[in-house]
Amino acid sequence: MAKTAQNPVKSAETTFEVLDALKDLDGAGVTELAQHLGIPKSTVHNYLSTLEQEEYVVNRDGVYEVGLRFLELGAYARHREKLFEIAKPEVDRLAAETGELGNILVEEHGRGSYLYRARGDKAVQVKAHVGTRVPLHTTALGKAILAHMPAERVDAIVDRHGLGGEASKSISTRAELEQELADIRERGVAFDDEERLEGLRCVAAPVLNHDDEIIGAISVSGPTNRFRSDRFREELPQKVLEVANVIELNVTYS
Amino acid sequence: MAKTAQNPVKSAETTFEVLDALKDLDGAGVTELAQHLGIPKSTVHNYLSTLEQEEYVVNRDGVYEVGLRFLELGAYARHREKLFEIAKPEVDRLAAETGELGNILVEEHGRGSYLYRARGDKAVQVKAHVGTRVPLHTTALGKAILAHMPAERVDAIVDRHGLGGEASKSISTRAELEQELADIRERGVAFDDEERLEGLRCVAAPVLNHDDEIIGAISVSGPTNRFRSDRFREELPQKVLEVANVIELNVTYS
DNA sequence: ACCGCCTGTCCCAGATGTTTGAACAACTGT
DNA sequence: ACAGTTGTTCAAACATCTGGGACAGGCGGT
Repeated sequence: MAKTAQNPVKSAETTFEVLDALKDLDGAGVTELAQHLGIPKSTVHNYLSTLEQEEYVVNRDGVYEVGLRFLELGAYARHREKLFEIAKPEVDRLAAETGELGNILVEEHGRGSYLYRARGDKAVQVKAHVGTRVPLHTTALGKAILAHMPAERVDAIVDRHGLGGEASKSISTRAELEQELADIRERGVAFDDEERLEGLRCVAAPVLNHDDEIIGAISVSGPTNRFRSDRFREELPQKVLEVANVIELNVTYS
Repeated sequence: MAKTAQNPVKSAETTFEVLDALKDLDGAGVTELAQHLGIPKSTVHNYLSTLEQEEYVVNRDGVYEVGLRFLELGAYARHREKLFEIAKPEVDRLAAETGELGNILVEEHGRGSYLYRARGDKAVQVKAHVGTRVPLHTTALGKAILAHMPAERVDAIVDRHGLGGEASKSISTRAELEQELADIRERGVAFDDEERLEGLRCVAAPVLNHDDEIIGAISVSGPTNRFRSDRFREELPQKVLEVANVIELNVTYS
């Protein structure tokens, strides 16, 4: 999985370095990009003009920016995920009924990718938007996924990405992770108690296909002051599990 | 605008050819892709392994597929569009109140890119999803945009992309286009009467910034049987215009 | 208006990376 | 067990990318 290409096409790598820099800088000129990347500006110019020609980058009065053609590719990639199509309406319902923020996450390359986010009427404003990628062990969604993966895949992912925590409460040893995953399997749901973001709690449930393979997870998240006692420990878990079950049924018959 | 790069990085072009093919084939193996592209499979393999290493492509049991990292780039590109952030809640409202399909479109590289699509409770099922790119002159949204562009930009776009119609009713001569755009400027809204899709009508309004520059357009679309007489000619246009005005106000103060 | 200074763009020769067929290994289905 | 797939590797030949430098155009300052 974590294989490195034997015969990598360096220009392809550079292409994506340019795009990533364009994203990090939130749009930039040739010179600025060249300095940021540490490569000559004539080279950067070659890449940018090629990308513009292919319509993957747009030049708005002197500033190059990531183009909407990536939205085409990205929307396609999302559309291809069975889970998205099926879970979206159910997560919309989850968000509407709880008033909170509903989420869908899937694993790819050992990381979590947010497929969708539904805002209820009281939903917290979270900076991370759709497409954001996060370490699996730092969110309830990710832990719900890890809990239902074959042990060897969990090992491979931990080996590759480590257990570096974004916040203090995060899991940081293998033993802690094992214990947590066992708890999640028993309970059926995973919790996130301000592990990734201050003041934010989250309740997640895995979504399995008919062969009991994990295909993703859904969750509701909200502020600690509304996520406490019975609502956090009983009411919301039950709700999330119910929605996950509906999704699993729909996944099976499709 | 339609410039071709003087010093194109051919490998970058090839990279996107591979990705496009992956999308067209909806996932494929090395050999299949190589045949589709007419290049040796060892070359294709180099690109795919590089793309996989960079996590832009994923290999699911032998089949390479477009990865969710493009969702990250795509969501970022959309997020960067001022219009999306501001217009989304209003278009949601438009869709909810009419029960139909609400849309946001912006121009890029002389084509229209759907930024967002909101489904009301009776909304028609349309195959085109977010990110889809369409010729501007074939939709009400695109015509609303063209109608408020400087004439030279309209000329440049027509020169570049032509007036090839997807359906029989489409505009096919320059004079027809000019007339249509003048009508739209006078009326304030643009109509689409089954021009692009059979049985589908659409009412669109432009969104201008405080300098009267066009930044995009919004619309509602639905089946011909619900889009007729007064509703099509009076009620919906008024509604769409009202929403567009609200968006324009919000664009100004941001 | 003039002048620096800063951009983005262009060009070409040299160096580097990319391409390619062929060979191999790993599967699949018969 | 076998034939016919597939994906993967390798190294040599060559096409391509790189990168310094030169150029034009724009902007702000004096």
